[in-house]
Amino acid sequence: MAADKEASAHRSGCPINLTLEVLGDKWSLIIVRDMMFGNRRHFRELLAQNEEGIASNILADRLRRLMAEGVISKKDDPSHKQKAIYSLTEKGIELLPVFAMIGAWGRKWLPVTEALSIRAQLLEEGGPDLWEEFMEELRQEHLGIPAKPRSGPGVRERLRAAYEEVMARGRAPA
Amino acid sequence: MAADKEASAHRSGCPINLTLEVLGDKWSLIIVRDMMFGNRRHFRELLAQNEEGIASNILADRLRRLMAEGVISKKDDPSHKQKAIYSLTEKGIELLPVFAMIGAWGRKWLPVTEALSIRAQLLEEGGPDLWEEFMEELRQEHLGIPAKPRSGPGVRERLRAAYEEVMARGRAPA
DNA sequence: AAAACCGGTTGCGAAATAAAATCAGTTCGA
DNA sequence: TCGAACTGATTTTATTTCGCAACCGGTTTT
Repeated sequence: MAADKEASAHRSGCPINLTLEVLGDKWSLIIVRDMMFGNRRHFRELLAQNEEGIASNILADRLRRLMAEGVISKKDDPSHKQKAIYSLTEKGIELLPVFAMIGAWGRKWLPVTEALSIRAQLLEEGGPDLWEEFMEELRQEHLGIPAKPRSGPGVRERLRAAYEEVMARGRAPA
Repeated sequence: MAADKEASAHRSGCPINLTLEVLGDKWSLIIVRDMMFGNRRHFRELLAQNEEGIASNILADRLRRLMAEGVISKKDDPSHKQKAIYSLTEKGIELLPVFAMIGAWGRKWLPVTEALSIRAQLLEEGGPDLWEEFMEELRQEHLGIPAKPRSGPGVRERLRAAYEEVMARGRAPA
């Protein structure tokens, strides 16, 4: 229960190592990915809509750990008494560039499917400017930062639209 | 060649997920890090000089997996019959930007030690130009690409020198 | 009132992980 | 020549984690 209280039981003070101690498993980043790109904010959304089929006990465990590490936070949903809303913290939002790089590497070297990698491609092509725009959007959604007036659709919406388009092309190839 | 033959037992075709299936554990990236930044090329070097204290069976297992995934390769040491030399492949070398981003995140958000994070800082400050220079250096060392004539010390040497300097400062603070 | 939904918990067998001891071939010094 | 030390590992054993399925008390919807 108490989790890690103090316990600087770190293997080393290397940034790579410490990051692996926090995120170095097969599920933690999957959950953050779903929150960030899929806008899943509730336990059941993360559970049922997850592409990889995460188990509920693993999900509960990782949400607990990510909270303890300060990557996400949790609050009650005012509209629904036993519903919890999970949010990314600034620490979690700033994982976006890491996702962009991992996505780019995976897209280049692993057998990705086109539909699921179109977002990684756009993120890669958009570069740091697009990342910053998306992070600002995430800050509004997850941290409640007031929105500066923007014109068109948000980054997530653009990524989603691109995904839909690929799916449509896939169903009716030219 | 053999590599992924059959067995598309992948959880999904998402680039993030596929990357996690390859590298999503607490040790794989540690080993690649040591090969890349510490220039460890032999089993014993990776085992004995590892900062985090990896166990020999885990090291052997991860080296096997990373080879199967094509991230590293192995060849005999001509000077020593039962000595093996491990090398990064191009696929492994191109993990450098991922390390740079992970290192930057870890340095910002986790309790890193100064000495062990100075390299991450330089890599972050150097930006993509420095990354490309380092990757070119790695291609020479690991892939046998002929060196284009360079002037000063290499990137790894500069990173190492910065580390030594921090250590020296630590011992004799101003 | 009944059914569906909510965020989880529990139990269990299988698999992965990790520490320590061990191994066979190689090299090297005495 | 012999044996100790070194090489890249494997084996053994114990512990932890994973993944599945069933379940839970409370809440909301029908």
